[in-house]
Amino acid sequence: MSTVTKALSLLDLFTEARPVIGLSAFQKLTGRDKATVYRQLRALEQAGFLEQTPTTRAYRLGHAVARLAEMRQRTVSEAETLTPIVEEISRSLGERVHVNRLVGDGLHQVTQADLGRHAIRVEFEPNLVLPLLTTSSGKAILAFLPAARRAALIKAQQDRIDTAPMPSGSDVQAALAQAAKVGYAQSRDSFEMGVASVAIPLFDAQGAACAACSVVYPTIRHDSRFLASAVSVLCAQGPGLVARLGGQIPSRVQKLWQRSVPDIPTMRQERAQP
Amino acid sequence: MSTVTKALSLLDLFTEARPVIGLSAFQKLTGRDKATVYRQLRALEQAGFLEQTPTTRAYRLGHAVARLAEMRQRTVSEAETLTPIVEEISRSLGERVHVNRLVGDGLHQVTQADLGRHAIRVEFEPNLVLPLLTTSSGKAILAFLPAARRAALIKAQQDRIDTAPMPSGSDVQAALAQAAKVGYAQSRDSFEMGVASVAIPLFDAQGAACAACSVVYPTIRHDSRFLASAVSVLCAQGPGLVARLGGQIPSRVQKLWQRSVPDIPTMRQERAQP
DNA sequence: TGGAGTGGTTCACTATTTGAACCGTCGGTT
DNA sequence: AACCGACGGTTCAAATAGTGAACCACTCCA
Repeated sequence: MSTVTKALSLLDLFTEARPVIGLSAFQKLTGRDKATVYRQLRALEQAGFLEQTPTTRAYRLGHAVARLAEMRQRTVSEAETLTPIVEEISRSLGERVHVNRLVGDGLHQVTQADLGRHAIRVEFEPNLVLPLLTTSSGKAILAFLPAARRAALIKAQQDRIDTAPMPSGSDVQAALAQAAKVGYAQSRDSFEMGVASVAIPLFDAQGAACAACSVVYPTIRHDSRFLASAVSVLCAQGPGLVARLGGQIPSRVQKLWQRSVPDIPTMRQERAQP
Repeated sequence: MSTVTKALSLLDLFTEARPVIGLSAFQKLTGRDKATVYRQLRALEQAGFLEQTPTTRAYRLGHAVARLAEMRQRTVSEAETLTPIVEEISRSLGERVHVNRLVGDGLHQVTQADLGRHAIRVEFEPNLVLPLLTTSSGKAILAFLPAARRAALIKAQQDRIDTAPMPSGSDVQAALAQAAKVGYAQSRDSFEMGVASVAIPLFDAQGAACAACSVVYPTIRHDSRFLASAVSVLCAQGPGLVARLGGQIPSRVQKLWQRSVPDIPTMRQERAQP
């Protein structure tokens, strides 16, 4: 572990619950020597990654992170940031994975990947604006939206004219209640016959559901074991996706996702060997 | 210079014009050895501060900066981030300094400092919403706003009922044209008799004027030398203020500010000696 | 075919980092 | 006042981690 890595890992100690950290707290959290930590803190402070509160002398995140984040946001698209994780999910499940964003009252595709090896796969027109009530992505988002917004969107959906038949109001309510309870939503033969999907909601900086990540697959390959593994992979990768969107996960959802992760083998992306 | 500092300084090489940097470009820019730079890049990449573009193998800012910036934004208020610089300006000029934000059609105080030693000083009610046309802050912002927005705000101002008399339309136009030309705005005896001020505009992430930083002082202390030094200090600190707001400076303004800085003695805040 | 440009790797040498022990200060307790 | 513990910060010999010249493998282009 390089000293640079060690120094940078200090920044990861900041959490919502612990936004300012003093020298001795850093020492306890890391288990490293006080002098070591101190010099690293000074280096981070000098670079603007940390700043000391004038009163308590404790440290908090500095202005450099804001500056760099601003720069990144202007140069790296949302799709680019999410694609690696989407591909990772697709690779480990062998099925198509989408990220869709709620825009107006429809779902727009942000990115997608299909790294599976199956001969039969779901094909998707990427520019299609998807409906909310017949897709797992739509239901995942709706389930975690404030009641007023959800009601307005459902109403808007039911006024739409679509090829697929709209589910009844009571079915929708039941499906959303279930999704809110378990932390993910499903669909099967509803958007299109033969197509099933599972989705988790993704959240913005205010903790509001703004997008979803879904696994889409032919119904023929559906069984409860696959569903379980898809859910566990999605829940494991959810925090990474939300982090890359610059969002925060509501604590309620965080608990649901943690519960849904039994023991995923750590599928870290390895550097290609020479 | 610690290795941590050296590694972090790599991040400062990213600019608007150079959002992705390859290994050899890093080497040229820093003058350091390639192997050294490479290992530092890897450390930064591992920590999520950088990511490699899959195609070109060049590096760009990673997702960690977005995550940390998000956290900082939730934990550190705007006033806290700006106050150190505002105090620095106040210290070096010996007069009152304000940062005000444009909210609706009025100016709200974000932070302020008066570290001068003068017996006669300007006193301000901090919660007062200031008008736009009689203050240097207001004029600085208006001068750098899109024409349509500016016109709407000026109209709204002239309908207001204030204690101070409103300047005539042609006077306003002339003052704003002048401010747009030189990069700062002035006022004297207009908001209140005996009070003068100079202000520069501050910009948001989209490069739009959203706030201003002003030096406010009694007219008795006004002379062209003080004005010149106030302008040069403001222009020197402007980039820091904008950076801390997470904003970007329009290149036009950047040029004006650079021109207005002859040679400010570097007033870095020193660490207290034991 | 060769040269100049990439990104990436190796290994002896050396400079930076490390940590035990130290100091001064603060706030509360006896 | 004197004591105590906890805090931030500092020192210096010992050891570990960082450094850079030289190297490899690859791609592009003439």
